Amino acid sequence: MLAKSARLTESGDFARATKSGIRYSSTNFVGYLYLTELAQPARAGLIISKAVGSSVARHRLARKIRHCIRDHYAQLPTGSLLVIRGLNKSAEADCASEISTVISNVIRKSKERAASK
RNA sequence: AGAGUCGCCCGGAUCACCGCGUUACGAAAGUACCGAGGAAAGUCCGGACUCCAAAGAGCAAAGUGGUGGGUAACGCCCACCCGGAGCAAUCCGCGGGAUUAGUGCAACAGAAAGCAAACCGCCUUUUAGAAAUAAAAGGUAAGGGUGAAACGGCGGUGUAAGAGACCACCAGUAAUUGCAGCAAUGCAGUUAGCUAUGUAAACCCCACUUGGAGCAAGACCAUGCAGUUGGCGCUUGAGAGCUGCUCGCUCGAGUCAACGGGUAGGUUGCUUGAAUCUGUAAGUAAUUACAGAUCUAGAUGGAUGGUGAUCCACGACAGGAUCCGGCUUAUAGGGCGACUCUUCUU
Repeated sequence: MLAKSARLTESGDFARATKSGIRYSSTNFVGYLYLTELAQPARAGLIISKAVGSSVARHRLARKIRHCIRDHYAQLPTGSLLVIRGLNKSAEADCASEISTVISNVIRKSKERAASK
C-alpha cells in the first residue's frame, strides 16, 4: 500500500500524466509516467475500467496493483507522476510480474527520452 | 426409517511479519484501540434530518383497498375472516362496490354471450306421396355440439313434446329475526320473487393518505472574473416564494433572456442511534415497558492487501458513502428447532 503523500489525488494531475506522459502498454495494463521539476515525492494513481467487472472485482484489482506499485516505488524519480490503467481482462492477470515489467519499461523509456534531449 | 412443510442461525478459523484508514497519546520516531454485509445491492415504499418565510384552502393528479391490532411511519409485520390448493403440516390471494348511480367490453368457437335468440334434435298440424319421406306453419331450452363461462342441480308430477308450470330435497339472491364475535364474519330460522355470468390490472363510484426538493440537502471559509445587447419594471408592482391550475398569504427594486468571462479547493454536516446485548414483566403474536451492561467504520481518486504456517466441509453472492424501519433480488455449503403424512418394531 501507499502512504498518503505518495498518492495522486487531483484530476489535473491525472490529465497531465495520461495525456502528456510517457506510455507503455502490456496486454492488461497501461502505464503512464510524467516527470515534473517539483521537489516532492513521486505520486501514483489508478484508473480501473468498468469492464473489469463488479465493484468487488474492481476493488480487488486496485488493491493488488497498489501492492505491486509499493514494491517498485523506490525506483520512481523524484516528482514524477505514475498512472496505471487496468483494462478489461486484467482481473485474471498475474499482476505482480506484469506490473513490474510495465513500471520498469516506463522508467527505462523516460530515461531514454531524457538522454536523447 | 422414508417423504414433506415451516421458522431461525452461521457465512472459513487461528497465528506471525510487512502495509493501509480514523481516533487517542507523543516534540518526533512511534505506540495503542477499532476497522464492511446478510444482503453493504436494486433504489421499490416509509420515516428522521436539511432547505424552500410559514406549510393554508379547493380542484386536478397519484397511491392504498377484507377486519382488528402493532409501529415514528409504511404499500411493512402479527392475529383473525373469506375464497382457492393439498390426505395433512401448511401454502397462495392485485380480497371495497358489477340488482340498490351510470357507461362500456366479453377474442376464437358457437344458433345464441344481457333480454333477445331454434343449428341439429324432439313434438303437433297441414300439404304432397302407395309408402319411405319431403316441404310449410307452429310449439319446445329436456338432449347434442361450442366455449373460460349457456338462463339453478337431481328426482318426480305433468305434457303432443316440453318448461319452476307444479312438488320434495339441495344450491343461490334479496329483505328480515335471533345467537356468537370489538369487527370482518359465522351459525340457526322466517318471508319473497322463482333465479344466468364474468370483467372495476375498463371508465367510474366510495373510503382513507399525500405540499416540493434532496447530504452533490444545507452551513462556513478561501480562490477568481468583464462586461455588452435587448425585454419588462421601480408602489398604478417587474419579478420571486423550484408541484399542474385557481384562490389566499408573504417578500419586493431590480429582474429576465442571449453572447462573453470566471471558479469548480478546503472545513463542516459525519456518526450515540426509533442503537446493540442480557434479564424481568404484559400480550396468542407482531410488539411494548422497565432494569443493567456496552460503544461498534467514518473514507472523500475513496482505507481490509501481500507472504508464510496449521486444520477442515477447500470457501457462494458480494464492498459502507447522511442515518434508520421494511420490501425485492443474488447466495457454495453447513447447523438447530417445531410440525405433518406413510411404513416398520415394541
